[in-house]
Amino acid sequence: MDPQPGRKRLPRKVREQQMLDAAVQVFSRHGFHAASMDEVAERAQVSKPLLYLYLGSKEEIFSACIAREADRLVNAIGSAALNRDDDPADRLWHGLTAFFSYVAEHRASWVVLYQQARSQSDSLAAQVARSRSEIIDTVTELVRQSMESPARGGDGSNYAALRRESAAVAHALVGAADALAEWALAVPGEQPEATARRLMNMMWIGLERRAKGEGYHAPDGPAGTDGPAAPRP
Amino acid sequence: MDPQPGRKRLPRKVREQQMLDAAVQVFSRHGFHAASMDEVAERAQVSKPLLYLYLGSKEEIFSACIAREADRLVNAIGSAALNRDDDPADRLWHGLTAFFSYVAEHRASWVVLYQQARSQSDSLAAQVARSRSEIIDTVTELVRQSMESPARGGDGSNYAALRRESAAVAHALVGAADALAEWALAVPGEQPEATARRLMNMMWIGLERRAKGEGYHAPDGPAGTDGPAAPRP
Amino acid sequence: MDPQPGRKRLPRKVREQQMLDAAVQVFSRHGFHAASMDEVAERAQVSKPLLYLYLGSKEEIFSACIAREADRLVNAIGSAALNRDDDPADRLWHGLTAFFSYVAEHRASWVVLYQQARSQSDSLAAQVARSRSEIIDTVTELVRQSMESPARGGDGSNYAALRRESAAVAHALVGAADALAEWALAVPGEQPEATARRLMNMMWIGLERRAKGEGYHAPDGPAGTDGPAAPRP
Amino acid sequence: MDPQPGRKRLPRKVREQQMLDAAVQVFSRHGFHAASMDEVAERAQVSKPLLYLYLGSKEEIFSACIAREADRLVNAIGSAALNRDDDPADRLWHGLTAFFSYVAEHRASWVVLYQQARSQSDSLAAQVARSRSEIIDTVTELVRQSMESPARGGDGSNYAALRRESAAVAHALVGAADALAEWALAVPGEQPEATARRLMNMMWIGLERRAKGEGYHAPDGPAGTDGPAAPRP
DNA sequence: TATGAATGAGGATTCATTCAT
DNA sequence: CATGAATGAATCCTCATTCAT
Repeated sequence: MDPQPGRKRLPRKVREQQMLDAAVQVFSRHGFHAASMDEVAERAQVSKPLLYLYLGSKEEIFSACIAREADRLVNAIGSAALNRDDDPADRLWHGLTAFFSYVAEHRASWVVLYQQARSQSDSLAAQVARSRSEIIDTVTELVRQSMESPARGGDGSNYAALRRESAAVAHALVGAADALAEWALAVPGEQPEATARRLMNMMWIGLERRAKGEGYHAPDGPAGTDGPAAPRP
Repeated sequence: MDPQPGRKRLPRKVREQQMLDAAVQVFSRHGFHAASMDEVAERAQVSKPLLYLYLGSKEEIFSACIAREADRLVNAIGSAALNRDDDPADRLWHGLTAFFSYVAEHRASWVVLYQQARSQSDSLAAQVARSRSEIIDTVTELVRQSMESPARGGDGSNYAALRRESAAVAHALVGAADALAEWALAVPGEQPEATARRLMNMMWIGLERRAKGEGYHAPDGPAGTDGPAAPRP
Repeated sequence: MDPQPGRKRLPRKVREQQMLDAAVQVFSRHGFHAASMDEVAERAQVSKPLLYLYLGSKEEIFSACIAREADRLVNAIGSAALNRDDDPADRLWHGLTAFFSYVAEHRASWVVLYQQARSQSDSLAAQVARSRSEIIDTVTELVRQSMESPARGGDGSNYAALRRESAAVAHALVGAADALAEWALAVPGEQPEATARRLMNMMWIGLERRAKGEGYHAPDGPAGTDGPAAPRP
Repeated sequence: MDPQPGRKRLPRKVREQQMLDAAVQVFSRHGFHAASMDEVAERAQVSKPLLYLYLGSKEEIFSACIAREADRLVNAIGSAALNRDDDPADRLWHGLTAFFSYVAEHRASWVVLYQQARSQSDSLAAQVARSRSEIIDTVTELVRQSMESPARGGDGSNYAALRRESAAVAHALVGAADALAEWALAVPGEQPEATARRLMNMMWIGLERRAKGEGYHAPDGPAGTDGPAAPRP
């Protein structure tokens, strides 16, 4: 019934996913430039012409990988963080847990996004930066809500500074999460929830206290220059 | 006074530095694979054979770049953080300030170290990882000292957990610093000291509080699983 | 009938032989180092990438040439010399005839084996040396049989010397054949059989006489030092 | 008294010989193409510009090597073979002895002449061929004298055949000598005189008998076709 | 649909060779 | 006299990409 003893005829969509799966593996291992289309085709069990026919050029394939993986990551985090109750802290905690779980389960996907895509040509880096922005924007909003505590409310005079500060915090938080994700991959027995809790303990408390006006007091001058830190006792 | 526009004869050491300068620029812009030796040679105002004669293969040149830049970065941070007074907080603050200053002034150097070197072949990534380890180890030690506060002193039963926690914090801190450095480069008027203070405010306070036993309480269960966080009130 | 002058699609095996043919020509003309892959590709009417795809590196291609040509030469000689009657003289004569015929018809093949391959890097020289050994071993055996004539039979005391002598004779014989082959190529009208007969006349008779104990008597001392030559009359 | 601590100032002639010595070593080891001028300069303890100043291009240097070494070889053989008594056999014996001694003592020189020079570009091969001709011509003459024995004298009808036969014999003899020289280098304890005697025993006797009209009788037909061999008994 | 066959373009590397001191 | 500094030109090789079937 199968006249050709060769490979099965699969519907296009299935083949495309096979190819992208293979491409993510290869790109995560070697990076964009060092990856070879031969290896992608071989791992996808497909001939090279088919690869080009379905997905276009190497850069387009890489781009498609980025798009699919970034989507998956954003969805995983978003569905955990957005559709929950209102407490910013808990939303962040759910988001982080989702993130660390995702990285643990989809290592290659995250490597492509975090390590490979950011060091490539501008157009590719921009694409991954856009996905990253979605996440950072969400976090920024969470942080801002948390920093608008009553203790600071009267400080309307400095709204721009607040925006800047929350953006900085969000970037730092995401950067810390990335680094922790990488660290966690190398630590045996480290559970995603535990990693998330580490980060919460580390940063969220700081944010809460800082929302109350406390802050680090630099030795050479008052810390208040860039924000309303209380003077050293 | 310079009758011939032809290249001047320069001593070897000078030319080598020119070449490395050019290589850092090119590698930072394109990454290892996409960088072409032609561009490096052109930017160094030198012929390709001289490049190979003095510095060896492309990989060796990249490696030499990493070594030189990592040295500079480690020195910049180390001399600021290590030879100071004893307060861990202040040492960290000085280190961070030095780091953000360095990144602001040596953008390409940092890009090579942070973005390019980590996504290359194992041998190169390992080299940059070693330099990075030096920094992380120092930070880990600072963090550990800070977490060994009297309030926690009796907890000798959990020394391994303390080590792991301080490592996690150090990784997170360095990751946050990297992300903040990148963010700061895009924010006009952001001074290195201000960025450093942001990070100190964000994390150090959290550490101090955590040292006293406080912690984030996850909604699904007690946070104490991975550390002695106080139960929610 | 061939509307497009573009290259035809040929099966891999055919192309590989085309390539080897071209490579033998080019290597025989210029030697390994001076030969350029561009010329090989052009002569094979093939692009360079195909060359590398099918046959590997320059050294591998050279090696494949050696292997193929050595095989052909050894077969040509072997099938003539080995499967015949028992008389060593006649077997040698058939082998020589086959050899000179082969050289006359496959000039390039022999040049590669005899002139080019022996002056290259060790690994390549070793390869051709192995093929050459096969031939020399066969000849050595023929010579040894011929030298073990009854007239010498009692001389069992000097078996090692006999082995050495027959090896020397075989080397000399093959060297003489090589030189004669080159000479014959430049002499118009010289037939392979004639060349073979010249060599037989020259050496075989000498061997037969020597087997009977005769030998050249050096003016400065007895020739018997390295063999049982009869004293001068 | 030697103001410069650097190398001594040597007269030009001495330096040139140093350079040629080095070049012969390097060329003999790697062949013309694979040899690098850097290695020659280094081994000669001279800077590259001096090399070019004194001896010209790489090809000129190789040519100078060939010329000098061929001269030495021809002289060594010629002075042994030519200025002696009249017996052709003894003159040949002295020539062979000189040749094998030369090869044993000047290995590199002979390798350049025999293996390297013959496989290079036409102009170089031609140069070495000229030197070789000198030797072969001498040998041809010796052989011809020996073949003109009285037993054959009446055969004036075939003078051209005699010339051709003696040339063939000379080529074979020199080829055999080359091959034996190489073989002898690999045999421990083989003395030049012994090697020469082997070759004399092998070939000269054959020549003498052949001069008397004897010859090998090919199985497929009379051997006399190319020369006056006696019919088989 | 699917692929074996084929290639244009470009990259790293090395060499013989020559200035300028 | 002697050399460190410097390069034009070529070579091997690989890769993304496309025909022709």
